[in-house]
Amino acid sequence: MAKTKSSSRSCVRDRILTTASELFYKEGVQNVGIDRIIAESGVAKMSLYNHFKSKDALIAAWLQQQDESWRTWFQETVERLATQPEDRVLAIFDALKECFEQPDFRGCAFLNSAVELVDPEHPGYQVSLEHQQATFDYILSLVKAANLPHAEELTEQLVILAVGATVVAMMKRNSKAAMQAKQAAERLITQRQSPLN
Amino acid sequence: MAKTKSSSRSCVRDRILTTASELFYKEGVQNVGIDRIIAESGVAKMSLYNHFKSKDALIAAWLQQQDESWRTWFQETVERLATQPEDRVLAIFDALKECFEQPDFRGCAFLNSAVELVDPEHPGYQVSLEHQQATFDYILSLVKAANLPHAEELTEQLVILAVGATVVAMMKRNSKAAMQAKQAAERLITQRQSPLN
DNA sequence: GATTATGTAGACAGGTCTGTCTATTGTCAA
DNA sequence: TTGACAATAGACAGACCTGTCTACATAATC
Repeated sequence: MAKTKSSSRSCVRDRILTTASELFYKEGVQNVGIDRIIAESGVAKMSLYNHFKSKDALIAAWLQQQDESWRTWFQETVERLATQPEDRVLAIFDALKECFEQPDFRGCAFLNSAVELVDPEHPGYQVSLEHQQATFDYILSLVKAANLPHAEELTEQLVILAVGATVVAMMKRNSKAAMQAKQAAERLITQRQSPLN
Repeated sequence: MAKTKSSSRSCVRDRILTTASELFYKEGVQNVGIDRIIAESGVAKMSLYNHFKSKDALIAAWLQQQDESWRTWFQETVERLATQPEDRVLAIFDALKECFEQPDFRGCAFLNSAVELVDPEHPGYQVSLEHQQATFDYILSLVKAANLPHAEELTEQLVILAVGATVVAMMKRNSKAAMQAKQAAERLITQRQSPLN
């Protein structure tokens, strides 16, 4: 059956991606060489270059995969932490807190990679931009579901809070920023609902 | 006179730092080699290694210098943009906007370098942490001068907004985030002053 | 059994990087 | 003049990097 063939193919590919994912996130895309990925995934160099055109393509593929898995995790976590639409907007910061508390947390893979890659034309940078847009869209959908006024404007501010909290948490290596940002978001939201505005 | 000697010494050192500053900020510390700095500053390699123990030491020295010059610029700009203590807190976002609008803006040198260096023990990472602390202290002093309640708490939130705006502005290569963060900060401040809290 | 596809092992080219070394020049001061 | 010092120019070592190449092994398919 064709399944054996395709599963052995994807097995090697997955081993490469899994190893690359750990190393790239932990040490940064520029600080991890192809040889390290080869060695730690137990794969031949030609296998890697058969599955990925170049290291840049591998980086882009990793970020693409990361984008999918992170979005799934984030949405599931938000929906697990809060059931009511009006609570889910704030729950994004509780989800972030869970993320920040992971022992191997080292910031946002997309922001870090964009900083390292420098060039906005790099395919990996492009994936990072798409990820940021997708995150914006998801938060906007939460804001709209909660019937909050000035949805776009509020969402921009929530994204700034989320990004800022992520970077501060990474720099200081603690998760306090999540709740500080949540409190700020809470004030923004309750104020918007008050009759004064 | 000793002045000639010391000025010729510092001339070479300054040429190295000036060139390193441009290249490190524009292209990232990992993407700029010693040879590039040598060539573009018109200095011998041994002169560089006479003034700086290693590339890592040069990176740390650059960030140290950058810390001083940025703090001076930031404080002067805030104080130029607003004279009243109660206005200066929000003026930090107007200052950020000016910064974001520089044609060669590429984010925060300290955050970018910390991401690239990865290791929190790296002397350059340490300078970045000190810079973040110094920025916190300055904003806290503005908040206290404006007599705003819960000064520390508010300052943490303002820092998160400032960091988030900086990163978003860098990623999208536009300065809109500055005013979006300012608006959020404004709401946080006016809400705190209202009798409801 | 022959063919095709996939993976392995590792040598290799060609380039980059940091940091060291030597030989030489220029300049100031005693 | 002589000696001390700073800077220059550039070769060099040793390590690392990406990407290509060849030779071989394995396993499924026709």
